[in-house]
Parts: sequence; C-alpha cells; structure tokens
Amino acid sequence: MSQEVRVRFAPSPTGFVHIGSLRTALFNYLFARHHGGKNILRIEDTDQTRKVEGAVENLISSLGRLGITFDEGPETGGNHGPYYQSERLNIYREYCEQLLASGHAYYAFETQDELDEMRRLQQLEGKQTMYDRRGRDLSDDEVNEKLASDAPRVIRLKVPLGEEVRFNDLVKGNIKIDTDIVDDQILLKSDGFPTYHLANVVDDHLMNITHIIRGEEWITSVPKHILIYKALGWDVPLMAHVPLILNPDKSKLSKRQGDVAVEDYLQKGYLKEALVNFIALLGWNPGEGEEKEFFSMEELTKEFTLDKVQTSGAVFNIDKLNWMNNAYIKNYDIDKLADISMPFFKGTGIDMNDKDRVKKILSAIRVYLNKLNEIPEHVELFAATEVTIKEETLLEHLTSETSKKAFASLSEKIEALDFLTADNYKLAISEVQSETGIKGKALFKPVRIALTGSENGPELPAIAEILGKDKVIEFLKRWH
RNA sequence: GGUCCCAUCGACUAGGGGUUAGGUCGCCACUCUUUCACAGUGAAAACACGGGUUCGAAUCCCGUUGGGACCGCCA
Repeated sequence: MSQEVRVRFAPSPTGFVHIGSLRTALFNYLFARHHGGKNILRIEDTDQTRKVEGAVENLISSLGRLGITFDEGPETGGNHGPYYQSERLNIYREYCEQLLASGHAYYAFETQDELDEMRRLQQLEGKQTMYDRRGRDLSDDEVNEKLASDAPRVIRLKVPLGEEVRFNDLVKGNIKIDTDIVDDQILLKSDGFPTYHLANVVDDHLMNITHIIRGEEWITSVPKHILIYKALGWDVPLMAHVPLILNPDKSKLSKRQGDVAVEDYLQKGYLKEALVNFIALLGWNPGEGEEKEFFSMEELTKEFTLDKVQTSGAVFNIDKLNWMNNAYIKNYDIDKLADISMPFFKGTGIDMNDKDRVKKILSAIRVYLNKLNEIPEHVELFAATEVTIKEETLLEHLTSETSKKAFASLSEKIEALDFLTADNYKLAISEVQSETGIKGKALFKPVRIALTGSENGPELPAIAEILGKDKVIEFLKRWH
C-alpha cells in the first residue's frame, strides 16, 4: 500500500460520547495506528439546532482519557483544516455550484409543510416516504423566478434513475442498491448549511481520507454518497461499516436500557483499560483460535484488522464488562489504583491523605469491586468508630461464655503489642487458641463479628491491621 | 410498508466441506480457604428452518423464518 492510510472519526457535537461512538472512534484509531497512518477528528456541526456548548472539548477529553488520540483535528490542527464543518461553508457551496452547473443537482422550493403533507400521503398509500422529485419538473423560468424572490430554497441531488449502485464494503462484502429508491437528498439546506451527505463526501475527499470506518446505520446512505463522488469526478474511499452495539433486546443501544455515555462508565469507576478492552471485543476478535481476552491498547493496535470485524451486531453485556473490570482492578498496580480510587473515598470517613492506609484497604477489598464506585460500601467497616451488629442472630456469638473468654484473652495479647500487624495478629490468635482451647468457628466467627459487625468480609488479619491496635481492643472490650 | 444488512450455547465469540463444534461471561455443582469473595475443577447450554450442491454441509448456493438498521432542510 503506497498511499498513507488516513481515517477520520466524525461526530456531531451533541453532548456526551455514546458507547457506539466510542467503538467507532476506537476502531478508527486502531486501524490508523496499525497501518502507521493518520487518525483525524472532524466535527460535523452542520446542524445549528443541535449544537451543544462544550461538547467538542468533552469529546476530545473523554476519548483522550481512554487513550484515543488524533493526529489532526480542532485542537491539534493539521494541513487539511478547518476541522469544523461550520467553518467550511464556502467550500461546500462551491462544490454545490459545480453540481448544479453539471446538472447533478437542482433547486427545490417546497416548504416544510408541503413535504410533511407529501410524506403523510405516501404513508397512507403504504409507499416508501421519499421526496417525489417534483422539483425536477420546474422550468428554468420558474426556477429563476423563485430564486429572484425571497422564497426559501434548497439544493437537491439529482439521482440518476434506473441505475444500480454497487460497492464493496470491507466488512459486509458486496452491496447493491437500485437508484430508484435513492432519495433526491438535500445537499444544501435553506440556511445555507450543507447536509451531512454533501459535507462528508466533500471533506473526506479534500482531507484525503482513504478508509471510511463507521457504524452500520450509514450503510443505506452510501449510494447517495457514491453518486456525489461520481458526479464530482472523485474516487470513492474504501468503506467499512461496522455492526451496531445492541441493547439486551437486540435493538440499537439506547439510553432507555442503561447507560450509553462513556462518561457515565468512567464516573462509575470502570477503568479505562477495561472499557477499551471490552469495547474492542464487541464486534472484533483476533480470530484464528486465539483465546486470549485481555488486550492492552498496544496489543490491540498490533492485532487489529478489519477482516476480523464481525458482520452481525453485538449485545452490550454489562455482566461481562463487570467481570473484566474486576479483573483489571484486581491486577492493577496498587499505587495507581489508589490514585484513581481517591474520588470514591470521598465521604467514607477514610483519610485520603494516608495513602498507605488507603492502599491497604484497597488491597483487602479490590477483589470485591466490579467498579470503583462500590468502594464506599466495602470500606464502611474500616471507618467505623463503633461496630453495629446488623442482625439479631449474630448477637449470640458475642455473648456466649467462650466468646467472652476469647475476647478477653485476645485483648490481653494485643494490649502487649507495640502495634498491630496482620502477622502478629495471627500469632496472637493462635496463642489464644492454645491457651483457651477455643478454636475453629467458635473462635473466628465471634471475633469477626465483634470487629466488623458482619459474618463475612475480607481476611481478619488484614482487617485487624487496618483497624489498628486501639480500635481492635476497643471493639473487643465491649463484649467482655 | 419499501430497501439494505444479519443469523453457532442466554450473552461475546472460535471454527468456514470430514471436529466428541472450542473458549470467555453468566448460571449450577464440587474443591480450596475456619467467613464471603477470589482461585481451581466439573456440569448444563448452540450451528433458526427447508431445499439444493457434494461421497460428506454448521461451513457453499437458493428460499423461508426471525432479528436489526435506514427511509428528516439530524448526523
């Protein structure tokens, strides 16, 4: 391949980053890196009504946090800018003129109401709703007259009828569509802005995009785009339409059935590595019998190819994400884990400045965490100033004679220590065992309940060390 | 409704003419651990259906069924 690979991620700045967008952005990024090409960010802000303040910054930072970066774009710049479509209006207009002049486009003057009525009728007849191409019948005089007035006008693509558009999709294979069912798509809106269809063709060409990688929902508008490329005398980039990410009921992933914003997942304490790993495996896999499931961004970059992209949609399975996230949490560098966990300790009563202690706590509980926002519920016992016994039935373990004896003995042993560690706690416990003859459940269960108020939880020696000598004695004293 | 896309365990998937159809999540059982969890072992669990082609089809072809996407002066 002599030509440099250039791909683009082209979102519209309407707010948060959708999981589906993340996947598209990821695949573009991986593809570009795999081929040593360029990854370009282009903002498709041609719909003035949907603009959201701060969306672009948010998008770049969210993607950046996950390790998805761009070689050209609004913040990085580049030789093919501007990268906001709203700043390229004159370019689109120029090509629209060209299309008009060559007879590949025409003016149309219908109002919104007229179009609505047209569609209503079509629906009534059970026909496909599409522009009925009535503007094509206007004479030159009629057009000129309208143009001279202040009537709103629009420029539409003149789709050649009775033809067949074929293209070879890199993941879907050969696709053909009859032009008779292709709409005379609006190219330039009455507000002077282009539609997506015109803008993306013009930009992809001008920005030398070699591969278009985007969601499957675009596949039905490909013929329009190809017709535009042809009308302008341009080569059509290679295309790869990746399957959708689905709700559990197999419909397109939507807010209705759970979180769809990348930010939501980050906020809940899904690690970026886990998120990227999981999303990459939704619709792609290394194939060839490879059974590995954990991939770093570097490994993904190395392995990723379009021919291993799945042809059918993939359900977003939160259970597996949780499992994977937990796996990352369990194996994460403890220092780094402590750093990124800090926000989740807020309000728990744990001193966040005492990083050593935070690390010890994390080591004790990480095995339980599917995501970082579960920290508070597991950390309660370490911050407690007194133990609350949650269930009545646990009380009898604390009030029996053997328990009292064990508590007294254990207190005494710990009292003699300078400070409590997991190791000398274990020693103390075994001394209690041999001196009092109390052992097994009869010993461990009451102690656990006395220290934590619960029958289960992390390992006792670790808990004892984190609680510290004073608290352990205090908690024990209460029962003897 | 029209057009297009898709079809292996509940989910993610490997396999792509001859396999006991493999792995992972989840579910269940057992083991380990004096708790829960983790870990380990094991089990249940799939080629949508019907026709072809072929000595042989999950695999190739056609059809049916089912699912999805799109049908906007949104992207």
